[in-house]
Amino acid sequence: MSEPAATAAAAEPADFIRDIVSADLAAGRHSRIHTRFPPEPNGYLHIGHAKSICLNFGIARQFGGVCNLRMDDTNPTKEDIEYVDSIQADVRWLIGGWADETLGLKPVGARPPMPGAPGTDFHLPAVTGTGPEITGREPFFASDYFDQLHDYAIQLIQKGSAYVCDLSPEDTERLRGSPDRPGTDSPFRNRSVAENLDWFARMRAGEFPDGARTLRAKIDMGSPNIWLRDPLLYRIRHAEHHHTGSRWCIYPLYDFAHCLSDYIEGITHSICTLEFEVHRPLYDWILGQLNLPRALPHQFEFARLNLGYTVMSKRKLHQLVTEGRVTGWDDPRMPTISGLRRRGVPASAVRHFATRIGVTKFSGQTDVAVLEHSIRDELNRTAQRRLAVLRPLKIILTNLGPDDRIECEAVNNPEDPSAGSRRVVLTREVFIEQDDFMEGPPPKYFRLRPDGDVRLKYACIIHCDAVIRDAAGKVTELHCTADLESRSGGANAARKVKGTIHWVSATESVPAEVRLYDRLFTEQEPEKDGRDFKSVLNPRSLETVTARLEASLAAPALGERFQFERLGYFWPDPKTPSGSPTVFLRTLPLKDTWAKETAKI
RNA sequence: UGGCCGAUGGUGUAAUGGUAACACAGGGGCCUUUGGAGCCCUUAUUCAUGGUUCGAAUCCAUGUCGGCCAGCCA
Repeated sequence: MSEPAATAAAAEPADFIRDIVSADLAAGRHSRIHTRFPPEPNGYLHIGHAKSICLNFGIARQFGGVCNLRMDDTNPTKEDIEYVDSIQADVRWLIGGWADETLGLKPVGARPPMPGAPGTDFHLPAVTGTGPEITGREPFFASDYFDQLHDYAIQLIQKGSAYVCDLSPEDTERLRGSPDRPGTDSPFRNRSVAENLDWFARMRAGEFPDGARTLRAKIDMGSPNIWLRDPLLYRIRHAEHHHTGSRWCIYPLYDFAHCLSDYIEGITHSICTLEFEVHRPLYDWILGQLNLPRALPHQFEFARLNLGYTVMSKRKLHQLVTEGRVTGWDDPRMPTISGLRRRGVPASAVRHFATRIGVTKFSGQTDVAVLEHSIRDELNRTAQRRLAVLRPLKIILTNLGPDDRIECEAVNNPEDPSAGSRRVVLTREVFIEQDDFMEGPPPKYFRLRPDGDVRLKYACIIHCDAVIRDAAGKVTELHCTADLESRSGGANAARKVKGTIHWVSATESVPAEVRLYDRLFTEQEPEKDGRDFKSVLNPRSLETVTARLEASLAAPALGERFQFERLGYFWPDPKTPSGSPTVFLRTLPLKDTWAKETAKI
């Protein structure tokens, strides 16, 4: 009976935030749990956001609560509808099949009640569920609360806790002081309530240009916490907003909008990253100033994800895109959610990764091997095996006739017997990987060599009789003899050879473009010691080859993932234009013990 | 030279005053028609110094090192 709960608990180990949530529930501080994921729509989501998504939706899922998806869109000059759309797609993909039921949305166009009588409480509850009616829903938008936020600002002015300041941006900065030196009161700090109300109304009416005036909280210019030195609440921006159009020319700042957005949506636990820790006193101050009737949300901070061999900031990722270092936000080399998705990384692998790395307040750097292990772990269990040769070397099996077709049974997935098997055809001419033949090989090289033996997987053992070269001395083909009795079920089936390699028939295989992706950066810490991250971009992060694939791969279904045996995990590029030949992308190579062995020398 | 927050094997985390453990990475072995997967073994850890305590990774003090904060960004 308690089985599902126990399973969930096992899948999502406790962390300090879940401990707090449990304790809050146990102490009756909340009767239900409501989190939120609040990205600003100014870029694509990356794997660091994935950690936050898994945390927020994971908590909602584990405690039977809801997690609102909210656009934190209070800065019209940086945001765009393109990002609103991509964020929704990425979140839905990541939580799909796992936490869909906890996704808090709202009916399209729904907004909190219009400001009315004094004491009006603004509340916009979430709608959840996965039924067909979901088409009538959309994410929450902080910009939907501009009326309410404006109303709260007036309440603050009325109780003498906020004032309109005429200082220029430069003077505001100067009077703020520095971390080790207190600030100075603004000369406009002690205006009367009536005066402030009037100036604020005129700000809203559009009487002043950008930057001319601000609304500031009246807290303490001497505070050691800079965010308590009369922080700005509203600024003037005569700019079109992607969601509210031209209705406003004043926009709230993050600190003012965020805590109140949380309150309006009934959020209980507002989970964010460490850099907001110093803002928490302001978060609590604003909520505490207003006479809010419902339970207040509380902010908790955890360490953002840092991952080796990549950068993790929207600004830097943006730069890679706009400078053409990658093909777009969804380039398979990008650490974006859309990049991972296009590369073929399953959402479950990303989630698994997120739970493995844990949640703490320590900012360290996670080894990319942990991510790669999560991906391989998932794909090893689920991907169908296929034979493909990336860099073909032709072999003539001289004891086979030109019309001989030897059908061999190939297992689809040794990890999953129910995946069944298929037939691959051995013919007189086959391709093997160039790397799988070597003249004068080093010790412990198990593959084909002159006068050596190797097994063609699922087929038979072959012996290399002759090496054919072109005028330049380059090996162009091999002449081999096939021991057909070494096939499965044959008299020599039990014959042992050191190596088994993959292959395809030269006449019954198809050519295809395959893109081999590698890490985007050559350094584990691209920005170590202040280095420019673009100076350590990996010049070989993408290599394109024309491979030969076994015939069954001629028309693959989009979305199907494969392991090309001994090579790695691949899938058809979901962006292949319809009608054009399938391009395969490498999600991740297999672990390569031989490469590690040779690297030691 | 201000404030806030941190510090446990190489990396990330657990142990919530009572035997320091897990995963990844590394090393060795077994097995193998994937040098994959799997299985077994193994190396390696509490920042420092004091204090409290029968007992400290855990509590306290001081120090050291690291992260964050001076956008009309979020």
